Parts: sequence; C-alpha cells; structure tokens
Amino acid sequence: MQEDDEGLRARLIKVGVELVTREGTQALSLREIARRAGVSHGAPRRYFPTHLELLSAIAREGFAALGAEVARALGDGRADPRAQLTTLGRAYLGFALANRGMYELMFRHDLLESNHLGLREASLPLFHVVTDLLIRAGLRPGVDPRIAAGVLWANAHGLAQLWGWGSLQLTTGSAELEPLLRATLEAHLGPEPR
Amino acid sequence: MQEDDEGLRARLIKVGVELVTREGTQALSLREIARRAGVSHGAPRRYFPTHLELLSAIAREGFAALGAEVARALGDGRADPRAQLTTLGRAYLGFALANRGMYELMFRHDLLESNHLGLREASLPLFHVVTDLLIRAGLRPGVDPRIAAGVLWANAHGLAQLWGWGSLQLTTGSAELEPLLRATLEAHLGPEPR
DNA sequence: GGCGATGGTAGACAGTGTCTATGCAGGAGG
DNA sequence: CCTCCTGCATAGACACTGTCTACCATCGCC
Repeated sequence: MQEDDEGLRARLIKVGVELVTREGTQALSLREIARRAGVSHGAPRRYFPTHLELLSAIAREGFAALGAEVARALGDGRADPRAQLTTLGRAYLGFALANRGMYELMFRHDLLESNHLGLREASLPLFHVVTDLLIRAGLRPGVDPRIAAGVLWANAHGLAQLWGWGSLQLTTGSAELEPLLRATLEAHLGPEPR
Repeated sequence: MQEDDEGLRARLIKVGVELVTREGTQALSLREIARRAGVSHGAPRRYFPTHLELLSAIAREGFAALGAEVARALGDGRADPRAQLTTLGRAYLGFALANRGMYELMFRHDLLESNHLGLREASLPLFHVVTDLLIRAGLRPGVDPRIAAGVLWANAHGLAQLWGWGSLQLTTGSAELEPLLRATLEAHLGPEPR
C-alpha cells in the first residue's frame, strides 16, 4: 500500500536493503526480493539482467551508507588526525557490526559484479580519507601512505569479520572489541602520546 | 574401479578438497561431490547428515594443511622470534593465495557448521604459536599477548582477502604483496632493528 | 538357510536463477 | 476511430540445488 511510486528499480533496491539488514545475505534470493516488492519473479530482469547485478546495486547502497556514517562521525574534521582516525575506526567497525548482513554482502565478491559501475568507486573515497589522515598524522619516513592505508584497512576489515564471527572472542578471551581496536590503532599509528 | 578403498567418507572429503582447490567454493555442491566420487546424490547423507557437515570436514582438512605448511616453514624453530613471525606471515599468506578456494571456504562461516568438532580446535594451535612468538619477540609492557596476536591475525586475514580480490592492488597501486606484508609486520612488531 | 543391519540407489519435493513466450496497457500515426 | 508498436510485467519451462523417504542389495551371523 506504499505509494512511493518511484519505479520498480528503486523499490527493488530498497526492499533488498531492508531484507539484507534484517535477515542477512541468505535471504537475498531474487525471487524473495521480487515477492516482497509485490511483483513476479521475472520482473526484476528488466532492470537487473542478472541476480548479481541486483545484489551489486544493493551493496552499492551499503557503501554509500558506510561513507555517510563515517562522514557524520568525523564531523567538520577539525580534530587532530589521530583522534579522527580513532573515530573513523570506531565508526567503521560500528557500522560493520551493526549491519552485519550488509557488511557481509559488501565483501562477498562471489555475489557481486566486480565490474559493476560505482562499486569500486563507492569505496575509494573512504580509502582516500584514510590516506590523507595518515599523512597528516605523520608516518615514519620512507613509508608509502597508500601502503599504510591499505594495511590499516585490511586490519579493520579482518577485525570486523573475525569479531563478527566470534573467533576473536574465543582466541583472545576478550568480551569487548574496544581493546582490540585500540591495539590496532596503536600498532599502526605508534604508541599514544602522553 | 578405484583401488584406494578407504571408505566413502574419506573419499568424499578427498574429492571435495580437490574440487575446492581446483574450481573454488561454488563447485562444492553436494551432488557434484557425490558425482565425482562415483556415488548417487543420496549416498553422502549416511556420513554427513547435512551439506554443511561435509563442507566443514573439507574445511577442517584445509586448516590441517595450513598448520602443516606453517610448521614446515618454521622448521626447527631456532631462528629468532621476529624472523619466525616473518616466515609465519609469509607462509600464511602464501597458503591463502595459493589455495584461494580452500581459504575462502575456511572462513565462509555460512557454509560451515560452527559446532563442528575439530574446526575451532584445528585453528587454535596456530593461534598459540603466534601468541608465543609475540611474547618471545617482546611486547610493550601492559600489552596482552592474546590481544596482540588477535590483532595480527586479523591483519593477516584482511590482507589475504583484500589482496585475493584485487582490492589492495587497486587502492595501494602496488603490484606486489611483499611491501604490504613488511608494513604489517613493522606495524605490529615495531621497526626493523638495524 | 533365513534374517536383520549396513550402506547405497532412486524418486519426490520445494526452492533457486535464467530464459522465453505471452499478454496487457497506453500512445503515436494513419 | 482503428491499428500497430513499444514498454513492462506475468507465467511457465528448464536445469539445477539440498533434503527427505521408500526401496533394495549385499553381507555376517545365529
């Protein structure tokens, strides 16, 4: 009975986003999305020739949401770089753990059209923010900022996944993510200045 | 026809291991494994009540292989801890990239029975090796070795995944994994002693 | 020699993604 | 006004999938 008649294409994406955040990746079958959008199982094909393209469009929405969340957390960006990186890290992991289904989808490359326009582009700005912050925070001489940013990203991503599955709770014996996040930042930014 | 008549159970696992390392996770359907093992699609059910249990047994084999590979690389363990951690990291990422399908399966928690006996247990020894090496390499005072090991593991895992998908080549502009691995180790172990 | 248990077969069922044929609306052109 | 034609959705088919169930062959054992 929703009358937001913005076209089927947008509705399919919206339904998909709700579905993946509420029920996870497994619920994202093409037919289920079509059902919840109130159309037949063949209808999505006109806008998304293949299942992967629909999922890619949904994942693209996830990258946009992550970017918005991080931007919101960073605010006007007047804090010192190290504090901003801490905030960014917390926001990144917060998003990943608050939207596990969506975060999983965003990195399930077997479910995504790697050539999908806007997928790679959707994640690049965030990477550049990290690179810039690392430069401003000061790196040891001779360290490529992009390498440092890539390594930091990998660490955050690994943290998000392993923590989300409970593996790190088991191995480290920690019930809180916070100490792991702090240790990560200290490793990549050097010890906290006193 | 097959002479190695060690029972269907072992044969299914062996076929699965070959299949996942050669054709990837998507090829691991129950029916395909049964087909390649030369039995009907209902046969595996007697040994593995569900598809996930068969996949878990295959993944378990992967953890064993990873552990063996790392142990082989570490040798007698007489090198200094830092060199051993470098070797371990190289072996870990080498395994992950040489056996992408298997590595992917090992961390596809939606395909694995999380209660599967021996799955968690299969990955714990490796974690303890890392913890011990970190202790022997020397940590800054007040740092929990298990936390440090967890963070390092997360970094290696993230590196393996993001590099395997080509994301890091794109963002960092690096064509080689080695500088990323070196940066990772320097971050977690401190700068290389001169 | 019958007999139960072990281990595999084969068919059904609901579900999936893709493809194809069908239909139905509405508007343009004659 | 009537006729096409195009845009968009429907519905059925097909080849798959994992699971369940009924069947059956082969073997050891009493």
